[in-house]
Amino acid sequence: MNGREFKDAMYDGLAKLLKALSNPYRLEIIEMLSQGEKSVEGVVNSTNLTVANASQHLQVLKNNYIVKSRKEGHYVYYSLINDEFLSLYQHIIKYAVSEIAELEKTLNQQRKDNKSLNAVSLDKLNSMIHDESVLLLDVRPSIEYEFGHIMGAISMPISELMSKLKGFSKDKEIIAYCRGPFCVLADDAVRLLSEKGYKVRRLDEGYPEWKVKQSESI
Amino acid sequence: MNGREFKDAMYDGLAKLLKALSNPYRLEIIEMLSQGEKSVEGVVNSTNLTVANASQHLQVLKNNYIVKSRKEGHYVYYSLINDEFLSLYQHIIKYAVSEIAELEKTLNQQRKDNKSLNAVSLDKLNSMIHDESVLLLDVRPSIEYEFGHIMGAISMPISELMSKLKGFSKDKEIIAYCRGPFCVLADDAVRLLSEKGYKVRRLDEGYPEWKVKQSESI
DNA sequence: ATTATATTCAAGAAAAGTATTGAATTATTG
DNA sequence: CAATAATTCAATACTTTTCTTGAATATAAT
Repeated sequence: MNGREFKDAMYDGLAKLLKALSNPYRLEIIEMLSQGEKSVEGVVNSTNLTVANASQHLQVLKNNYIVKSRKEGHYVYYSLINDEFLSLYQHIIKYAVSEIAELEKTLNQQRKDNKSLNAVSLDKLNSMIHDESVLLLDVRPSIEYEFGHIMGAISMPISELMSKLKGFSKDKEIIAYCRGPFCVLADDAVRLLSEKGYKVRRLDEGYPEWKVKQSESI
Repeated sequence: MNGREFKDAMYDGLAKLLKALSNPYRLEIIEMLSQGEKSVEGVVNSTNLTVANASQHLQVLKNNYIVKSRKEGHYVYYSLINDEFLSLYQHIIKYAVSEIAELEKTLNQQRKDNKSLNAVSLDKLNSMIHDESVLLLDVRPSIEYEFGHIMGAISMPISELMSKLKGFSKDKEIIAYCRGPFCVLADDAVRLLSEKGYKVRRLDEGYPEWKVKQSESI
């Protein structure tokens, strides 16, 4: 293999990886799987995809070493291949949100619409978490909370939010988080709670970002 | 805009960025531009692309905020948009080379073929650079050296290598570098020099990686 | 002004990616 | 062992990306 062939092989391989990432549905699947493993059915339930189509997308991700799978009974459970990939994915998101003007604008509009513009960063959360008067709510489905959650967080799926929160004082500062910067569950929580008069903000990031940060600080 | 629309808008935008990156020629162009600005002609000269085709690829990169351009006389000079992108690009390369088995294998084979398997890492270089007996060679074209180079490096374009090196002692340890992990100029240098009996290794990375590392350590 | 040069534009053909449909496969359950 | 359920496979139509070709544009030099 000469120099030109070597370069071509490397760039072709690299482009293949990026092609696997360059589809909106596959990106959404990646975000889903960053919350923990999911069956094909599980992926279908939280997207607009048909079963066959979701399966195809998952195979593209698998063939490009982005996800792995294990079989149990009828089900095939997919999960992200490793934390190195998760870290890369988050780098991409972070770059896109801060450098692509259009995305930055869309994100800001969403936050404004939900009165969640005053989002708290992970770094800031760390310095607040020791404060007893801060209540950290994980508003994802409880299955995702069980796979892993930010230390000290209480599981409070958005569906149970209004009924479960009756007991809490309005003096407490509430911080809600979910899957990441694109996840709207925390926005919904902020909107619902602020309408009821609670002091509430969302976390800018989500559980996966916290997890990567934890593992990097060890 | 409801939650579903917001998510779709964000993932569509993200996929658009990744689509712009998911072409081998555009990746090669990005590597070229990470050495400093280049005209369309300059890009064409170091790839297999036609002028019109290179221009099209450059426009895709520009429309996706990956490169920027300035006009001077007949020429339009393109360069990477900022160091945040360069850092992201390098993260992608690093991930691909260490986690995609096929790419890792191809890279190793290339290094083996050129007797450059014992590559030196940037970290290691830093601790060696104070050693007077180490000679650091920048084997890129001199125009790229002039745009920027690793501190302490000597410009030694591969074309002038054999004639210029006559004066150097074979006791000195030589380290050659070029554009990055996929760049074959350093491999060529290692092969040529080791055949002549010099003690020579290549740097695993290249100038852009050094540059990003410098700016991060400030 | 005319000519030359670098780049971009526009249109069409070829190649690759995507969604849909229904059948096939694999493992579990009765 | 037949029936059921989750997933995958295969074929097709549709869309998008890519390369090629030749013309158009813009700037500099004569």
